[in-house]
Amino acid sequence: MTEPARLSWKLVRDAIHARILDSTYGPGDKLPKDQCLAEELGCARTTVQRAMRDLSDSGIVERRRKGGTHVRTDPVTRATLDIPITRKEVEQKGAVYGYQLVNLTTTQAPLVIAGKFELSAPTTMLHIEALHLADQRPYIFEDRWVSIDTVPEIASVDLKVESANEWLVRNRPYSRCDLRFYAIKASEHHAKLLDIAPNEALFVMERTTWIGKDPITTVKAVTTPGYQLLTEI
Amino acid sequence: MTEPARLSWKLVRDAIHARILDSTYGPGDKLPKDQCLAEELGCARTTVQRAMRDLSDSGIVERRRKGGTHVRTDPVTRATLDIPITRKEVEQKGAVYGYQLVNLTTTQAPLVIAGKFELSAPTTMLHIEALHLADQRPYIFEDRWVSIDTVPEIASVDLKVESANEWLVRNRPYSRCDLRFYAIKASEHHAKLLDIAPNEALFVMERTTWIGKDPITTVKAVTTPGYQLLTEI
DNA sequence: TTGAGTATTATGTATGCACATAATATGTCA
DNA sequence: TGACATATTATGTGCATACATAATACTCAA
Repeated sequence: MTEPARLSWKLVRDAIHARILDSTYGPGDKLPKDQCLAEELGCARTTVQRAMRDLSDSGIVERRRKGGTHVRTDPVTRATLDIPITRKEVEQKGAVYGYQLVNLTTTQAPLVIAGKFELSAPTTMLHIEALHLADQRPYIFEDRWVSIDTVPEIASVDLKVESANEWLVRNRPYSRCDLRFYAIKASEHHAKLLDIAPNEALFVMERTTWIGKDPITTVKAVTTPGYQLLTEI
Repeated sequence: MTEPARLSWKLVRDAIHARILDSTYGPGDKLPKDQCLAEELGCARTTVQRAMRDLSDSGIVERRRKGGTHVRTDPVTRATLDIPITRKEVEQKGAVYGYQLVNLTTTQAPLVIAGKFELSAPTTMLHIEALHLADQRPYIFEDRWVSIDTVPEIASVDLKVESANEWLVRNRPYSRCDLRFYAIKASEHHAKLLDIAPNEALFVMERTTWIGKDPITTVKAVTTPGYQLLTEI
């Protein structure tokens, strides 16, 4: 068995992770300092640092200057979610994507909506209700508010043709995004639009975005029964 | 205004991100190569590389060897979720945590459960039903299956006192974790246990873990009405 | 004993350099 | 023209070194 000339940081990461998995280092334990591990594993401290950053990002260890590296006592399940544009998601499933504008008004944003943006003063917003279809069947109902002040160009977009979802994501990058997931009982309105029985349990994804401090949009995406959100594997 | 002697990689990242936000580089555009940006911004290529890795991790740009760096055409909303131990979550809210074992049996895992682990042959598993309480009120109902083969020690744990959630997370690190979120209508069983009306819409989090190729556990955490899962800000 | 100030230390960052790797571009030959 | 081998190139990685930073540990006076 020959040592690889260079030990990649992934190998180092896995070596350390393995020791945690086999309880060489248990929850709460302090790990040797980078320098020691580097010497032990025969690599530079930089490489251990790289490996440790990855373990730290994954929530497996905690690092503190001067304090050292510890295995997390209360492990959290940390996962990365990717939420694509709805059209992409539908096409990914091999279905034909469709889009349909349901309602479009310009009004003062109600307090609930202003609250989502952490705004004190209510502002004028575009309120959009639209349906995303998969193979002609309702797939997701989106209830969206767009800030006219932050995104004046939205007024000149033909939302009967192009979904706000798509236009915004392509034209309005955001610097902050809050997500919120929960379940609701389908209202009469939802039931009618999504062509389902009322009182059905629906999975909802809410997303609010800002550019700097300015609100861009907040969407409530109401999915159809059976919808599941999965983590990337 | 004096230039900082050293430009941290975060400043470099933000500088590049700013150019994407203000459309200097639009969706699909190719960014200058690391070396150029390094010279332009007055730092080492390593620093640009560090900044770029972060932008790449955030799903803002895509990098390919030889191909260069491009702004993503189809931005995805990428978020990191932290799901803590239920007890921690309850305590975080300032409530008193409680735990109650509802049912405990050892049986052959049904096909649905074996399927979650991608197992072909069904195995013997511990089936646990338990309630997590917040201030004496039902908070989350957990329906769990634990592999006896992978975790034989679970047999000697007093699950009337300690929740499997807690014991496993502290004693059985995993190497793979799948998550799944959706909504269900509360069954009679759920309604009775959670002390709610039947047909209420409930948010469900499913989690399946493995160590290497071996199944550890799969949990269906049924939350009470009003529960919301948020991303870290 | 306590608290403020100081020294120590493990991790974090920046840099220059060399080489690895994968993807693209190019060139050659049939 | 097309297929295959080869050169080129931008990103990826490893390393040694120096310095920065935040936390802890320590010191010493009140």
